[in-house]
Amino acid sequence: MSHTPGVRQAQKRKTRQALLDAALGLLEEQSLSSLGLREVTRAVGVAPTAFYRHFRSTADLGVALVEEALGSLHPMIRTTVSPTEDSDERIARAVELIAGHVAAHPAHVRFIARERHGGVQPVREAIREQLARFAEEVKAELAKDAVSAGWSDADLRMLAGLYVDQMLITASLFLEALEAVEAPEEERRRAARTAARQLRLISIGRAHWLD
Amino acid sequence: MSHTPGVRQAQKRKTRQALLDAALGLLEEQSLSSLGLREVTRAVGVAPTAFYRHFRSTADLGVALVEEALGSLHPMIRTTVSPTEDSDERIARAVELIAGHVAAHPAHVRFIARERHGGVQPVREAIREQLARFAEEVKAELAKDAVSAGWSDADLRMLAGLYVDQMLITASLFLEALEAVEAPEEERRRAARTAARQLRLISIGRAHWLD
DNA sequence: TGTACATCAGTGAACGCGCGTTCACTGATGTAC
DNA sequence: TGTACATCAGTGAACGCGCGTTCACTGATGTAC
Repeated sequence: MSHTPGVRQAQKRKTRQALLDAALGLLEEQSLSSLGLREVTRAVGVAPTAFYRHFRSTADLGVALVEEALGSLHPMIRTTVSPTEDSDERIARAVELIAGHVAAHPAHVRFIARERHGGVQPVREAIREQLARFAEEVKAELAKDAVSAGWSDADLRMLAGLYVDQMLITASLFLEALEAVEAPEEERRRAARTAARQLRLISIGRAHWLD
Repeated sequence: MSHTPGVRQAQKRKTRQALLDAALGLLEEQSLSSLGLREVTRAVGVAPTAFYRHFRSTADLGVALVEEALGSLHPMIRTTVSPTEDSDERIARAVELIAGHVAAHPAHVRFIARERHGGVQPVREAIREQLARFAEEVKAELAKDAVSAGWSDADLRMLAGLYVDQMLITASLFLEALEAVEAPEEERRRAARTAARQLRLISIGRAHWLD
């Protein structure tokens, strides 16, 4: 075993990931600005000082969590917005995609919703940057659509921003449904119907924008 | 002076308000879950134990701040949405009303944006309740409008929610513009234009909802 | 393959500090007569 | 109006506790020859 290179590196990655996972778990019930370094290491089972081998501070860890939560989402964005099928069909699929993501990664979604306007500046900035990238990508997809013919750059940007904000609102809605004490499944369906309606209204506004 | 009744009560109110004001100031750069009771009393210049004469905890103070920030906003909501003039004119007026509110009360707006999904459950709940009241009020105003003829209750509710969310998004946008290091006035105008466009798109979607 | 040295992830003791909460108190304000 | 007593907003000392950070360390892993 001592001949395999990278054993040390692999172990380090593992500890780092354990710190990220533990922090994400603790952040379900508090915000980053009150998260203690000792809390995190205690949850992992390492000495408090081990934290410094991986992150400068909890704010630094938060920035890493932003990357983990949003970095892998870009491919999904593209496929959601890309203009293919019937509008109502596409909306239903987009809403279900969001619902599925929230169900699969509730802690990540909560973290982003919470820290987007939270008390830690570098984390807010990291989220802002990722969402700006999303908006750029959505805009690029929208531009390909025939419906967008004749749209100004500013109008496309506005619509892309509206879609990104709506995506976050919908995700928050599903998260609240997940947390509902009674009848969470009914809450989930209600959230899906509301989200679909809102996207449909935006879609209609889009179709008549240049009237 | 000793004959005037309510001197003690007036002084108590004054101290309570000083605690609220100091907390709001401190919350510009941190979130409620990391706000310390001693920080607040230090900023006011009273003993830490005086805090308990007014609030059970910082969470309790947070709930009071929600009331302060949103409680007085209900009349404004009504007038903003009420169907009177030309649509573009009304949109421009609504956007400027929001911009004015953010400029007048930036700390309150930041507090609501931050704690809406923050780490303190009773405060989240208080904000949720106030926003639900807003949505109800907006829905009642929308129902009066001729454009809403034939709309289902669920559709009206959806649209009201969309407007309330959009109001918060716009307020956040203006807040970011205020914080911009360079050219905040240009940022403010950019935010106003984006917000107006988004409201216009929603307005168009609304007009063609039953097509 | 074996040896000697370098690296570095994780340790554990120690520190000074500010925290929330308790308690008995003080003295101005309020009330009853 | 004056007096005797009650109320209660704010005080100040004290407490135990967990925090972030420092430091010199250990011992497994990695590297050079």
